[in-house]
Amino acid sequence: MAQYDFKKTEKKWQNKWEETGVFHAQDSSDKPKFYALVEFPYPSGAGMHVGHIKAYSGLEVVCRKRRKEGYNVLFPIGFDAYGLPTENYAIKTNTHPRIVTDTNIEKFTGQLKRVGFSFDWSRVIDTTQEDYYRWTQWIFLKMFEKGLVFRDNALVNYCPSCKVVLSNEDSQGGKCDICHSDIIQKAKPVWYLRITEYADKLLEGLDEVDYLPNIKQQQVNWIGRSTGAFVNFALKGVDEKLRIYTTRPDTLFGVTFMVIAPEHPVIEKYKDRIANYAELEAYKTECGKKTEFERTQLVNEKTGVKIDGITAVNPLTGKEIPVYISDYVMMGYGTGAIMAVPAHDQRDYDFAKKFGIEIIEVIKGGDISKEAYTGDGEMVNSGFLNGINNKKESIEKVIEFLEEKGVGEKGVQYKMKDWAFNRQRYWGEPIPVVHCEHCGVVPVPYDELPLRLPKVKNFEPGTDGESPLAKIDEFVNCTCPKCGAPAKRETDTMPQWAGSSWYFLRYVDPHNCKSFADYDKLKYWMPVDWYNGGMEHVTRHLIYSRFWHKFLYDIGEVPCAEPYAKRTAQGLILGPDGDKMSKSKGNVVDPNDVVDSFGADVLRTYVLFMGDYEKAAPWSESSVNGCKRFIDRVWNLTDMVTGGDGYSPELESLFHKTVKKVSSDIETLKYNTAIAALMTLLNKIYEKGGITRGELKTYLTLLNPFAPHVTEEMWEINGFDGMLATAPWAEYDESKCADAQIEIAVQVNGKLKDRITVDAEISQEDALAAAKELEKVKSSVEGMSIVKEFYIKGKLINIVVKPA
RNA sequence: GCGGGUAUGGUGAAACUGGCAAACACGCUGGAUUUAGGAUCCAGUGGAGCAAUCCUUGCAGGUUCAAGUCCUGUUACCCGCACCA
Repeated sequence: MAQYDFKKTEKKWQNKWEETGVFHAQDSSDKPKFYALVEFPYPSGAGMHVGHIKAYSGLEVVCRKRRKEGYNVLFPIGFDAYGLPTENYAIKTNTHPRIVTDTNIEKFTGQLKRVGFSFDWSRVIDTTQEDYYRWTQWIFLKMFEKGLVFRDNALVNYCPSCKVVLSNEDSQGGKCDICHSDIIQKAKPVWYLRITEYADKLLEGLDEVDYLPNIKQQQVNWIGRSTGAFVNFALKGVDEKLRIYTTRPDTLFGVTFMVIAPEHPVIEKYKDRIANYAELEAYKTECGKKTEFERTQLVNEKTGVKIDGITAVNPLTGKEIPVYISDYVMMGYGTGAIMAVPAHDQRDYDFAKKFGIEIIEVIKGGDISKEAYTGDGEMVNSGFLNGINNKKESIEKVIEFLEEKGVGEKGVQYKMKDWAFNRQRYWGEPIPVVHCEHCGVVPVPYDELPLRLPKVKNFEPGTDGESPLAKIDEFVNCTCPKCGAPAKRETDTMPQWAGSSWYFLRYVDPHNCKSFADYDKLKYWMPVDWYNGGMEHVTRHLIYSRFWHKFLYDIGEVPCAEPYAKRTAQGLILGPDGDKMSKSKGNVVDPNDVVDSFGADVLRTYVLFMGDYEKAAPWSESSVNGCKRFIDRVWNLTDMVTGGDGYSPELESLFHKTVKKVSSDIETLKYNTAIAALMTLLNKIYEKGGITRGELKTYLTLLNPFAPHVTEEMWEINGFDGMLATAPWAEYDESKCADAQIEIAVQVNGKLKDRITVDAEISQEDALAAAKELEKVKSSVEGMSIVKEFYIKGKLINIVVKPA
């Protein structure tokens, strides 16, 4: 047979699949549904890299199998196209972001189609199109209506290089997620989405979904729920309470000072009473200069200043205690103030040592002359708690006491903060609200959506982080929808994460112009049965989109509480040098190059064969070549067809076993061993030197999800019915998976001596007797007495002996 | 510091509820064919040893007839969060 011409063949079948629409999902069907979702790509200028291909290939294989199993499969794709990288590139090259985006989407589409993914291309979405972002704005307005949107003038994470306000999620580690500059804190008007309102629901919802355990754990940590108490400490001489949050109310008797954040408003309020106000101001300025990195990483020494003029009173003991400011207390968590218990908290301990503050032990068990003791033990020096040995009990008693006296109560805190939702940039969804002098903030009426992003020539941000939209008078000036007076539009846009927070709903009904999706269609398709994507999205996109979906559920717009029934994650593909692929390192592998020189089937097979799907693995050109060899050897099977429709006796059980293994491996992300099993089977076929038509049919079916082009071509050449893409999946018979003759190991004292081939159903007695006939066993047992004998069916025999 | 994970040949990796460690592939060595090979095919390939045999799953113990797998301790690396009160 001629050399396999993958270029011609792959193009041929890609055209055929498109013409026949075999991969289009049906909106009404008697078949069971299967909705598989992959994270839609951000169409960057660099094009796709092979990591995208790996991310999509996993569920691609599952979907191709599901269709064969008789499911109505929805496997959509789209583009998450709003965002800063495009805008920055547009500014750099002086090209409009619309054009950049269209060009990139075209490039990505071409790349995806060349790989032969079985996406439903009739449902493609682009988050920057009016008929899409109209609904993004619609959901925002619904949230506004329900009080989940609020505006605050707050200290925000600000990237001086991108000139943009960032969420906590986008500024992890004190670095801008986009350009990696150091983040500074800046006061700005910020739009927030009240995601914290959904903290408990997001937490509880995890119980009903099937996510990988580490994904769940990361979300739990991110939400960071803790329970404790709020306690009000009276300030001496003024009518003011300093409110704190603590998870350890049981240590309240050990409080010897308090610390508040440098930005705490109480300082400003009692400015006149504070003798060293200037010193506090200087300290605060000093802290503001520190980068997040210095604040969190260089923690070797505590700093702070005692407030001269404010003294607090411990509500339990009535004792007067000093108040300090220090940057180890954050304004953004809890109340921005803490009660300090140096004996039982290491940070407080360090601070107390430095400032010579009293340390009172209230829990026995440690040595507080050396370090803080954070363990459990008997309460001492603690009034009514003395003698209690149980942490839970003492916490309950204190809270009961606080509530009785009205100086505190039980409380819950979350590490998760509300979602800073505006960006001072051009390439995003305009936030649909109007600022009116008389009415305040007024939402744009629903029937005026979409609020279009104006087409402008100059889309660079202002020097002080002003949105480019602020310069466009036709956009800014409008009338108030409520009172009709002249008003101004909000000029900030939504963050990149907005469009992706609900895209999985739009796929269900992508062309609907009356609602974001028809409810009945949502009822049929939702939830997503299986969602695969990267670990890097676990605390951002995955939380955000669950939040939006839960909100839509609460207002009756979607039929289920959780959007994704199952979530898995693929591992990165590293560069050939073992480093993370990046443009700057020049180690990026372009899928187009691989398709050009090896073909799409080889690329698809390799990305799944290269290792554990969930683990990172480096790209290896020579291993790609191994997959090329494999596909070519498969192609040559056509020359080896010798028999009829059944399995040959020599290969029958191996075929049944392979069908079983490939079928189950595909379901558990073990694509590498599924392919290995197909390679083993191929080797056996070559050893035998022939293949029956029935065997070929099964082989092509099993390989089809991985290498759809070559198998489809061979299916046609060998005259099998219809298109392989729609042919049924292979079945196996459990009873035929077992071989009649099996080889078992024979051990003496756990050491391998020999192997024997026996009848699979041989009795223990016969197996042992046969084993004892072996020369190597005889010599090892000679002169010894047999203590015990083990026979593990089909596996091994172990004879335990000791000197006679 | 907290949370999660990983450790097996020269390399990527297999190994179901404890049961023959290294499947499958890459690479390497030798051979065949070839003007040539980054092509193809065949054979070999964990380590030591002429051999019988012995050793081998980060390290140290333990349980067991039997441990990569279970238990205790320990080291290194990776990921996420982080003065979170």
